[in-house]
Amino acid sequence: MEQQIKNCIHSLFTTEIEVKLTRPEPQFGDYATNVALQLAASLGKNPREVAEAIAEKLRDDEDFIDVNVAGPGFINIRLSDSALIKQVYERPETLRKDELIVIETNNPNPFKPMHIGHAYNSILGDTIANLLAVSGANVKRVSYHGDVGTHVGRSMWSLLKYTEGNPEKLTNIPANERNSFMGKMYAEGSRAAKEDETVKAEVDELAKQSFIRKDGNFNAIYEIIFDWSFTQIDAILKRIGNVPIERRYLESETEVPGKELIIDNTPRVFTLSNGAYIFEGSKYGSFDNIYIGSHGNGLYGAHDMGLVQLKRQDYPQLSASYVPTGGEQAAYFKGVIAASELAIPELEGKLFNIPTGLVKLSSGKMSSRTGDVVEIDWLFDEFAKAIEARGGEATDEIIAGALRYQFLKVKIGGDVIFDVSEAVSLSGNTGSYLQYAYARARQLIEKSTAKFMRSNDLYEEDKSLMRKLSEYHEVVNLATRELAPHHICNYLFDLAQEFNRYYEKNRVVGDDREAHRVSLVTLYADILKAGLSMLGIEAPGKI
RNA sequence: GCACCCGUAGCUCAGCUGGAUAGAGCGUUGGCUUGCGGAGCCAAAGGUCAUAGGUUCAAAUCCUGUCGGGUGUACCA
Repeated sequence: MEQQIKNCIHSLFTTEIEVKLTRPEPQFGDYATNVALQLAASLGKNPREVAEAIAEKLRDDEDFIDVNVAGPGFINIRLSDSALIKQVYERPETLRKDELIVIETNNPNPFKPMHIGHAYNSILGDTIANLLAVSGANVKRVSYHGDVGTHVGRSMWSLLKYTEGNPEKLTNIPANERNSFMGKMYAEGSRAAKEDETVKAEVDELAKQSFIRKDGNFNAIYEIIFDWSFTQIDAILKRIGNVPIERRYLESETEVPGKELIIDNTPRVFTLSNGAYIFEGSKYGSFDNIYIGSHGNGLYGAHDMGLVQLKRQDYPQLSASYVPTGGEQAAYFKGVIAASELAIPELEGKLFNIPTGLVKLSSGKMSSRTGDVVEIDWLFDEFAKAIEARGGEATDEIIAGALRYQFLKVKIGGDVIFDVSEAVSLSGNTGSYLQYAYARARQLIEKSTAKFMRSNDLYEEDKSLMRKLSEYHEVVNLATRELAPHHICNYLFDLAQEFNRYYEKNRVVGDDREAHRVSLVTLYADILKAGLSMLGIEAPGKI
């Protein structure tokens, strides 16, 4: 369509201009463009005259049933029925076809409890992976976890005290209490190390132990907790509806390749100072940072570079790599990416960090437990209670749907203010509203014996819904280009509202136009389901 | 100090590669069930888009200053 208008303008004024179509208020038309306003100045003419001339010529096009000029010089276009139907069947573009893309879809650390922030990042990564796949890419989901370092030292300090030389003691802790238990162990170690210098020294020593793992007692505990952590992580990821990963990277694997890469690129990329390897990130919008400490151990920068190296080895064809992380690491990642690109030139322009905001709870009362982290199991229970309070069945797909939607409907980057009572209310712009809207539609289809048929006719009462349906591919294009799932959410909500209006006014089963209307409802239901599935949200036919 | 991000309705947020009366949900107020799931629909009230300038035919959107908030700033990740 843009091209049609572009040609039209060219034949009138022999100028080239980028034509952008927007979706105006429905009262104005299906599409609108302001090209006339842009052209007027350079042509030295009145914008309305220019618009009128273009409109006049566009009226010859049989796809447009109505073309008019409004306001200062907008051209509003209404599509013919057949053109509108064609738009509804339009598929989203696949600009990333044949690209191999690696994306981290979760990265909670073992030896620490999994909390609401991890759930957010995991849901976001998983959904972005879906968007990449929709745009045609061959997506490889991976994960990365810190299995060594300070946090391990802190937890191990408490665990050694707790087990008193007998790792078997851990087996007494029931599975459903392990996450909180780990939280307690970690918190205790952190606090003790902060308050007491000697404890801090012990914790540091245990952190070192995590790299070498020579001690039998240490190892026995380490292995049990490691196993617990990943059992827990896998179970939660499954509950929130994430697609399983293909490869799990551990921080301990990255030390060797990371250090090697850095040393090989000194002094070309890194500078050596007092035994430490430094990257001058301040030249690249980051900050100067030490990658290998003077003690010779790789620091987090070295590990992230090692990870880049491992990914490249595992996926030699990779054309892009995405790592969603908390926004507080944005500047740091700028440095890692700059250093990686300098060290491995073939990766230039292929590494991306997606900085996300923090998850905060708006209400004071949130959980009965200690500390300030919100554990995911607790949140699941809260959702379940709310759903049951409304007489619904609290299955994981309903809970996960509500949770995912709550996170995905806001733009990436800002903090997510998570209001539990709002998320749990299940009305308004929520995942539950959409699942309910889908189930209603599905029930209509089930109730009717009419078969789906592609109709060439449209009736007046169909128009609003059809118009909304025709926007689907455009919204998906926007979302996949920007990797912004919230566009999908906003659209689906509008769509469901449009359907509910239709449903309210028009009888489907038993009407003279039953077959026609059932087909329209089917079109809608399919698109809603496809949209939800991009968000990783199930759409049951009945709830 | 320096760098980056943010400030839109009572609350939570869209809109920001400039364009038509600034949109939604929640909350508030008032309506709608004999027709397919009322977890729904309709309507009303509610905004000097932090603030002061600038650019433009046109600014929530671009530029600058100010105020307010957040994050980062070399051996923890």
